[in-house]
Amino acid sequence: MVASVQSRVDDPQLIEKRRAQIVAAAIDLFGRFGYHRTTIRDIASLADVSTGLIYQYVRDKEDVLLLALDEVLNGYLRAIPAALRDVEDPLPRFRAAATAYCRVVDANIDATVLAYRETKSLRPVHRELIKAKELKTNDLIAACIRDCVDAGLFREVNVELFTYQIVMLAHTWALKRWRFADLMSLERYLDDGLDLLLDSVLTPRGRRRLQRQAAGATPARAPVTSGRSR
Amino acid sequence: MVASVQSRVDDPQLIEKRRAQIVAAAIDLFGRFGYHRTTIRDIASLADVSTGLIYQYVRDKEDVLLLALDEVLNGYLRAIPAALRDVEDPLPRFRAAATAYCRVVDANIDATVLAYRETKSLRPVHRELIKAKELKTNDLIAACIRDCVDAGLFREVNVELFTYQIVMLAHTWALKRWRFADLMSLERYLDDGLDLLLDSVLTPRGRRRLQRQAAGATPARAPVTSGRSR
Amino acid sequence: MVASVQSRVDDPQLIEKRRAQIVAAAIDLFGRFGYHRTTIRDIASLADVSTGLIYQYVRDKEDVLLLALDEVLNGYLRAIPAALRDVEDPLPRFRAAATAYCRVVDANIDATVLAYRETKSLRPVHRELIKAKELKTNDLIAACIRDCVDAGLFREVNVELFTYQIVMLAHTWALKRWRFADLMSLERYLDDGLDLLLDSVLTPRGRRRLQRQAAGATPARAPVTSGRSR
Amino acid sequence: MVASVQSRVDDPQLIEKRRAQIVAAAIDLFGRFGYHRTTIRDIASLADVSTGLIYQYVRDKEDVLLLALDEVLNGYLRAIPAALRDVEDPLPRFRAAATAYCRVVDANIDATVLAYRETKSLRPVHRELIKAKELKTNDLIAACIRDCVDAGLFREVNVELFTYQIVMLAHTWALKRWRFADLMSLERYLDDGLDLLLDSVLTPRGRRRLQRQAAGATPARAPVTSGRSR
DNA sequence: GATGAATGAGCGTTCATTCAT
DNA sequence: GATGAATGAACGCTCATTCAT
Repeated sequence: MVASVQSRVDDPQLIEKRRAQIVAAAIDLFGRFGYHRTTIRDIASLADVSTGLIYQYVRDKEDVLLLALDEVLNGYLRAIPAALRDVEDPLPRFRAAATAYCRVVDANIDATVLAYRETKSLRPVHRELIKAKELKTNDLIAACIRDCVDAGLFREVNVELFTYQIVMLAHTWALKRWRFADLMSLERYLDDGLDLLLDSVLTPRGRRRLQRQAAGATPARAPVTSGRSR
Repeated sequence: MVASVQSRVDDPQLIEKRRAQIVAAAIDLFGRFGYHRTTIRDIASLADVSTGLIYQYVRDKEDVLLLALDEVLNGYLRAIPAALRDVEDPLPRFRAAATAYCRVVDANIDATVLAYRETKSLRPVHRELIKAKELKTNDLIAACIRDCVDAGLFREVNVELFTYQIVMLAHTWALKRWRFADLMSLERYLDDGLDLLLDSVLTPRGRRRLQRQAAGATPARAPVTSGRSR
Repeated sequence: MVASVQSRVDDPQLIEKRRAQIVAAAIDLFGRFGYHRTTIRDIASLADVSTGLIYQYVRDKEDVLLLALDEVLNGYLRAIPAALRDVEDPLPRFRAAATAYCRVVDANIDATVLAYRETKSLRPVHRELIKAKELKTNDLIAACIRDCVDAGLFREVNVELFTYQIVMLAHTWALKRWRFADLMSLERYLDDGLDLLLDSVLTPRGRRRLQRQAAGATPARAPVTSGRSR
Repeated sequence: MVASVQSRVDDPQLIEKRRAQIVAAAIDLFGRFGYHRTTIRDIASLADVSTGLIYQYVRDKEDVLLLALDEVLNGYLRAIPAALRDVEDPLPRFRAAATAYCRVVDANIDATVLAYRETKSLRPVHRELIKAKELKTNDLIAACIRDCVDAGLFREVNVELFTYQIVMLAHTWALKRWRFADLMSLERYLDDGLDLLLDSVLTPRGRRRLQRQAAGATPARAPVTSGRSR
């Protein structure tokens, strides 16, 4: 819940419920038509409430956008820890994090693009909130990367930059989906993309570990670097 | 010039001149405030023409957006060949293309972000025109990649995917500038980013060639893979 | 209590109590912000009740305005008889009435101005009720004037017109307070104003009586007409 | 013209013309229904223009109110000098000023009441402009009073207070018209009211002068103080 | 060709009022 | 009797677009 959005209604449960209704409709419409083309009436209508009701839970339309973007990022924030829950080893954890990110982006492509399109439509204060939440998500991935580095599986990379490589791998799938949809499946995109990126950061030890795990876990899959002979 | 945008004025030179005026103002304002927040009056005022004049060279506001986005992409399309003019060798050509792309993006950050934000505000027909032009730009880079592959300097990569890695390297600089501006310079970003990506595609031969060229061109710089021993 | 305002609640004592709560808040807010700028929520909030409750004691917002204006006029209607209680002589009674009116107006300036601003916001039927109550207040003063005339202290003035001179003396203090506040005190305003008006209606007998009373009551004060020699 | 109201149109003549249209409609409607009940659409419709046009000559609805109130006061400001043009003697000048004021108020009763009702609806800055203009009008009357004092026709009165007696004489006719309309004609109201007020300020010399002039100008009229013997 | 005043549909927002609890 | 969440009509205002000059 975004503390900075005020409500005229007191009951927290009701706020939760109503905002969820409103935000779900907003994400859908903003995602399809954009923030400016979507009217409050559209949102109210899709959420099956009156226009006036929205203004009991939100101060203005921009607040709805903030809640919507916040919810989108919360989705990411929830998906990654869930995917890491039972994974212990650094390398699989990293892969799980990256994969989970890509999958949740894929499951919410419009919402992801929405974040790119409309973050600038937020007031500066709200924009900062969203940026902070994005960094929080990035940190989940960065932590996995750091674990791999600490375990000697990754070389001493620029963690921030490499994190963004992963992030952008996921986002690009959404941003350029109009292109990739014709070229390959998400699975293929994910595998190829991750392999490419991993290849430049794995230490020899990391490389060996990866091959062993890949062989054990999914014997059908050729090892990442199998195509390369050195 | 975009053929699909109709004008009420006949003289092609005048059209060229007036549209240039309008589009320059539009790119500036759209970039700073977004498409929807910018009014036709704003554009007219900045371009030093009357609102009515704009509608003599364009059918509606969306046409202005199309022309603006088209001009932004044209800028990319002009920058890359210019950077390749005197470079013959495949590897330097690739690097020159990637570098030029990043630089032109850096020089037009608002415009680049604009393309991400507002392409969806175009009518489908116009959206396709812009996508096509983006692909045309990508092709310039893809050609360089293919040359490197053909020359045995790159392994047989997924050209399309690798092209997008380069494209997104450039775009990410614009899209996440709010983050990177604090972390590193464009030079550093470019070098680190390109090295990372190159590292995963260079063949041993490409790697040697690169080291030799780097040694010759900028002896002060350590070779890309210096930290790794294989 | 205003008979024409209907309530959904039966208990008269409760009606009395709740309406007093509501009206006190309404007079305050209407006086400060005007009728239209004040919302039912504002009133409910200041009166520490729910918005719904108001509609149990009143049919609509305009009813609240009627009750508020009625209460303001009631204040006048109570103040004047109270000030006359122990005064027997016609001339002091007149002065007491006029003084009391000015003082109650001064003590409720916002409310007085409110009556001027918003009586027209009432439905015609309600407007008439308020006008009738204003006349009832005027009658208290007119009666004092008539007593003075009957006692030969005032000449045969146009009672209605002279009454309004007194009324407007009081109201002008409220209506033009922004000007008078800088120029003089209420005491000064009252004395100067009353003297001016008395001067034109006192008979020679009234004038002598006044001088005698003024000398007896407040010897420090120069007689009203001291400055004039005839 | 009110300098503080901005317009999107440049041509001063057009501004003059359009604002006159708008303001005439606004004064009519504000006077009849009040500021808040009157919508911009109402004004546009009565002025025979589109709603959008109004916003080319005014920034918001409150600006229209300012222009309307300003125009009302301008009417007063024009009427008084016009009435004084050919009158030289101080006493007739004073009477002409007071009479002209009452007549212009009578001719614009709704507008006068409007000023009382809605001045508080202005933003503080604009409120001050209106108050300043009211004082300017008062000064026209105050000057006449001062001339009479200087000529020894009036005693040394509190000019400010006496001015407001005149002003309120005029305004009361508008504010309490619902009462006076039944009781007397404007002529009667004016004569009685002015006589009452004059009676308390005339010096013996002024009184003689007045009687002489009244006898010469309107022999049919009994002198002001004929009913009183001193 | 160029101007910019005029149009009016459409949107965000408010708030008096209702009614289920 | 009391609550306060919900409603939706209505208003102020914007701005893309037109068209007389």
